[in-house]
Amino acid sequence: MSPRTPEQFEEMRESRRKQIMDSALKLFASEGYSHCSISQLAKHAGISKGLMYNYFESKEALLLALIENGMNEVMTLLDPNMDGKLNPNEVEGFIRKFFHSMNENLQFWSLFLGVVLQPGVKAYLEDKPFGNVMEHFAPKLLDYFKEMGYEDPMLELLTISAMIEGYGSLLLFIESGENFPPESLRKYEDRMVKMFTRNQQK
Amino acid sequence: MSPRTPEQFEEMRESRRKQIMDSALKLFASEGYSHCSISQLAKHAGISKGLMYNYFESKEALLLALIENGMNEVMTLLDPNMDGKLNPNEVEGFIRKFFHSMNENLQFWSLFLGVVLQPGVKAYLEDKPFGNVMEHFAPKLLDYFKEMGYEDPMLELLTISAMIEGYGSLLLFIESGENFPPESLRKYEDRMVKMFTRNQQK
Amino acid sequence: MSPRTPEQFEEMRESRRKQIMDSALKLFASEGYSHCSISQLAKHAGISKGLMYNYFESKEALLLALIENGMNEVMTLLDPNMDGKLNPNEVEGFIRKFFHSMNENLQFWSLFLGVVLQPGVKAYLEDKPFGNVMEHFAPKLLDYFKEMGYEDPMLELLTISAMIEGYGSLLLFIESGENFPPESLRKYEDRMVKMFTRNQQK
Amino acid sequence: MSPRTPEQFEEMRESRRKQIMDSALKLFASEGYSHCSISQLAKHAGISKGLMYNYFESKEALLLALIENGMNEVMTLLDPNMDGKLNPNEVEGFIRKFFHSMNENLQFWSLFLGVVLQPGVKAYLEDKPFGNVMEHFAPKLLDYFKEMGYEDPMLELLTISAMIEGYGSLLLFIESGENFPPESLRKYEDRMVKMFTRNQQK
DNA sequence: CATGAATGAGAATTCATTCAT
DNA sequence: AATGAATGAATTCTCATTCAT
Repeated sequence: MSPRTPEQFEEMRESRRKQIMDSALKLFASEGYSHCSISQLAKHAGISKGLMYNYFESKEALLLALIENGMNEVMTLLDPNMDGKLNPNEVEGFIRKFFHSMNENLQFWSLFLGVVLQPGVKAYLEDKPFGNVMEHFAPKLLDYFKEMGYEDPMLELLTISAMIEGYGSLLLFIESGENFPPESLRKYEDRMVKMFTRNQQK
Repeated sequence: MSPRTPEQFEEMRESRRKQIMDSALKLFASEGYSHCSISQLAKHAGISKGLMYNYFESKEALLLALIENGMNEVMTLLDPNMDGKLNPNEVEGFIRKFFHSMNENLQFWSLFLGVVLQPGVKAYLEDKPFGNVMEHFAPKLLDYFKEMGYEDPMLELLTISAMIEGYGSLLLFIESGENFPPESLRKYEDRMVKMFTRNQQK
Repeated sequence: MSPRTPEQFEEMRESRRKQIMDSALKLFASEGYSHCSISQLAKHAGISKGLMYNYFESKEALLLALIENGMNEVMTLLDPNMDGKLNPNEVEGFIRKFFHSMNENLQFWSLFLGVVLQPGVKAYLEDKPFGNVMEHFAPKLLDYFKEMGYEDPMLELLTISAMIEGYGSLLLFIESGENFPPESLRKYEDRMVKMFTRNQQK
Repeated sequence: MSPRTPEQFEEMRESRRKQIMDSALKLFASEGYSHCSISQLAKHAGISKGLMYNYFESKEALLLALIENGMNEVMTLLDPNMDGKLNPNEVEGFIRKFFHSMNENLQFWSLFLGVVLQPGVKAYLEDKPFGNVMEHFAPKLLDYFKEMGYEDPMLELLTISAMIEGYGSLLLFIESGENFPPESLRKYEDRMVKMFTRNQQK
């Protein structure tokens, strides 16, 4: 066996790190962050306790890495189309992608919601570029609503935020549409698109 | 000195219990449930650690008592008008009272949202009559939307649920209107009232 | 109602004290001394915790009172015939009464055995006149065995002690003859009587 | 420095486990099981409290491990000769080994006698193959007594059980022959050997 | 006499983190 | 890089005992 190159090492580290994070996300989501011990997390990931500390300097650091990673994915998903001024098509894309992401990444959103209300975490996130997704997009959406002739752009921003947030919360409560049929969920999305992409000018 | 009567003991217990719960709700809301130790809670309530266990058999039991109590208050607030068939006035009252309650009892809703997804809590609530407030009112609201000629009552139910839930979440994120001006919050409420009390029949 | 006389009070105290002790003996025997809390004991006796302390200054005092009381009963049972020199009839009575007592008061003997090996208790009992039942009767039995021509009186004392002790231990292990049929238990008693009442002189 | 192999870890665990058990047996015997706290046990063993829980999940588990271990040693000592039918030499060996074991392992027998009547322990032992040593050997001894022409084999079994048990109890009470001279103890053993190895047939 | 609320010292237990190998 | 033994501080929880009424 030839000795591994530094690049190979880096690659291994990266994939191991990802493996730990995937495993932890699942466990956090199913057991709750504070009920998971490092031992459990290590066992679940199939590695030793000590190695965990080789990758994350503390349990909290692992949590924050998960949040940060998840948020980055969300931002990456939503952002590309949001440069410059928004048009109705982009807003529709924004809404639909957001819904798609929530449906696909329930575990992440569950962790996020369950943790983000804790006093400490909230403060920490405020320093991050993605502190609050909506906050990041707020200025552009406000401009967009003004341009489109909405009477009270701020009210529209509040409404769009609340309706997305509320949808996410419901998703978590109801565990994938047990109470609401899938077609209602789809119609809800359509309703939002209609509400926020119709030109209001006479 | 005559000994205390059973009624006196009962009274003492009741008021002490209430005192502990009030104190705990505040501490949970400000520090986060899992960061509060029983010691802290006891100190905050001005009693000994041991006495905590005289009233609540564990920290989780205290949490569940708080949730149960809060939910009961909400139900008491909302329910009286919801017997029999609903009319638009009652639905308006329902919405406005819900908003009022969320504004007044931010601490409770913060605690509720922050922990209600934890496996233990969720399981516990499922046995309770108020597991999900909306779920309790769902049948009546569905009937109401049908009567009023809404095209898809289920979609309306989903929307009203999500918009209330989302409002609550936002309230907590933004810490009393830091990001959204109070009048937007009021308008959001009015918008909801309009959306769900307008007769749809031609 | 005429006020109670001091004698009546004394009587009440005495009977209440006895009631507590009876109740405690049962609970100790079924749960084990150290697993019983004062609360449990009080509830089991149908009185309040506080009142327990009116009668016994501590949990340990209650235990010692039980032991002391039990031992006194045993001594009262055995002693009357043991004054002066012993004869075979008295030794037979001694053996038979001892067996009878063990059969009748299993709970007490269970408590006694379970507790008497604890270092502290042992020391305490040594000061009492009944520290060890056998020890109390030892001198008389030694004399008796010498008189009767037994070759090694000390060996006989050891044997009679061990055979009684062993019988008691077995009784507790086997929970009333589950393993050994009652007639074997009776024959064991008879064997002991024969062993220790036969004149050994040629 | 190369990392430890699984075998090395296993070895470490085994020796540490043994060390804890040895230390605990001594402390239990000298202080009494229920007076020993985990802290004391840890200090006595020269390790941290936390490590105790790495090896035994509770104080009771430690106790049961000690009992189980001790019983296994006894069985190992006694069993090898007890296969197939018994003859007088084997029964003599059985008795002498039992006595030897009791004399050598007073600490274990003290612990055993002191706790074996506790509800939890008793229940636990019932599932174990050695629940009661005598019970395990009972069938063979019964056969043996029948073969040897003893009139009532069951009575002999009861007697041999009680005399061994009683000897053990006395040993503990008298703390190594304070009351009984050593030669009496030896003679007691000889007496038992004679009683249970003499052919009864005419 | 009688009650049970209240205390607080101490016991059991957990677990994030360190570290020798 | 990888392991899991080891630590110890923090936390939960118990319970004998006191005390106001």
